[in-house]
Amino acid sequence: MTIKSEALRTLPLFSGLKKDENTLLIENSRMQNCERGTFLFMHGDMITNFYVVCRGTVQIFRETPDGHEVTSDLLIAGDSLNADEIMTKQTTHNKNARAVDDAVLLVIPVKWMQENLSNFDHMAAHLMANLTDRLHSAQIEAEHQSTMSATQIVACYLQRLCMLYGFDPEGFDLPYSKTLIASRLRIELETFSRALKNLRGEGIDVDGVHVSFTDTKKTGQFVCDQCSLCEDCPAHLFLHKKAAQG
Amino acid sequence: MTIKSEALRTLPLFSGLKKDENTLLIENSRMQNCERGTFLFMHGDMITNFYVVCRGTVQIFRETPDGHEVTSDLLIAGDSLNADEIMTKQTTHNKNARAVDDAVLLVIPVKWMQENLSNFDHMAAHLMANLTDRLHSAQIEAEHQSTMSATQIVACYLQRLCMLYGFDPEGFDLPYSKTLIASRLRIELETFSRALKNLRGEGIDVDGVHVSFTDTKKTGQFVCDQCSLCEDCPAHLFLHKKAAQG
DNA sequence: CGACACTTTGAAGACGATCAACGCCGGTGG
DNA sequence: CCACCGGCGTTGATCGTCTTCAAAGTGTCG
Repeated sequence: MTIKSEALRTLPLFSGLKKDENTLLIENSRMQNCERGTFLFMHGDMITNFYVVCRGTVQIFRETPDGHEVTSDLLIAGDSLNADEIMTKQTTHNKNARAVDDAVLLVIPVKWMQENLSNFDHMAAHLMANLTDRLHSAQIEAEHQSTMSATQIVACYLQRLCMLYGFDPEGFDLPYSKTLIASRLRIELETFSRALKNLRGEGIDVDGVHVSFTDTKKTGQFVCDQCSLCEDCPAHLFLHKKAAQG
Repeated sequence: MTIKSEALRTLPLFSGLKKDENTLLIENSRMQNCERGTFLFMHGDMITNFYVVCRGTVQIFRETPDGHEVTSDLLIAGDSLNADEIMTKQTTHNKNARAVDDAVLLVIPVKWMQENLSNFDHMAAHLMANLTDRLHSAQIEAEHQSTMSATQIVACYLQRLCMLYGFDPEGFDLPYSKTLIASRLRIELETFSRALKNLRGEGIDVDGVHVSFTDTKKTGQFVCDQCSLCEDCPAHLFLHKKAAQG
């Protein structure tokens, strides 16, 4: 029970709840361990729960008719799996969710969320902010996809990864397989592999799973060339700040 | 004033408001005519208002460093311009909004929206549903972009256009220029032009601005080939239903 | 050591972008 | 009335990039 209340306390989504609201939430939620490879839900399953990742990583993906997996997101601690399914008219999941590694999740019945949304002013606001952020990211990513080269996209992603996970820019290891990352970036594994090679000339060194940023200024120029959203993309902002510092 | 209350009455976003809420909304909003080509806001402007299209069409776009316009959306009556900016931490618009044709808009101060969101249970719910839908569409589009050919994307778009605007599938005219549509679909005008040619063999006939669907079954097969989200994409659903009817 | 998953590399091919030329149309001005 | 122009769309040729297919390399774990 302490791990659960700890989770509820630290999750931004549930910050600012009153004491009795918090108690109610504890009563109506549960923690779930989910070992590597198991599905949380599959495409077509009924939408019954709202999930928040507390530990580990969850892959959200679809499967094309020919069996190819298309990853739409990789979620880590603090991310919600299906905030977009709380207010939808649909009754079934339209994607698959699977634990990439051993994961721990907070599970709340969707029905309960829906019924109590209006009581919990703060939570509704948080949810809306969450949806807004996701929409924003999706739009930026769509624009990236159509205006940047695969190599630029990879560079941008590595930067974001470093920020989001709080890794050391001097050197860190990729948190999951290259196959998974390539799928997430909607490029082929081969293209991803070649992109990493190209990046060596642009200030990013990748050897095996080890990444290190060697020339932030150069990388910044490379990534933001032809890009209209430097101010909006967190990775670009980061690069600019670094570059300004010298 | 009657045109405004009419707008407020018919907009799904504001349906279900109590009478006094409605009065309050009328007092705090205004209608704005916006003639073809004028900007509603530009990238970098302060976010002051929330806009809903009542008549006409509005283009949302960015400009790349080299001056190329990238259209992120084309909005018509009933669509909100910037629902995603109500809950954001940002204070400035990150895109441009311009009237494609003479348009009429409902304008509400963002501040007022924010302050009254919690009072208007229904409206918050509508806004969330709106954001959810947009996110959903964005995800589908991203997946389309990476799994379908330009020709398939165009076919899918024409179908959606026909549904959204309530056009006659037997024959209708494109509501805006091919240049604009190509920009919206993130493909080059030349590619769009060639795609239309290819579609003749797939059951869609386009001559000048005139579009007619000649073989829905064939088109359905063509569009949905390799696609994992037939159940989720309204255009695909439409095609399947038509095809099933014979 | 061998099996297997994951990754790299090479070569070929497909697709869309780009560049350039032209046709079409409506508007403007002589 | 005609000549000119600019915006828009089509068509052709070429080029670059990403995908695809195939093969070989690397690492891990039994």
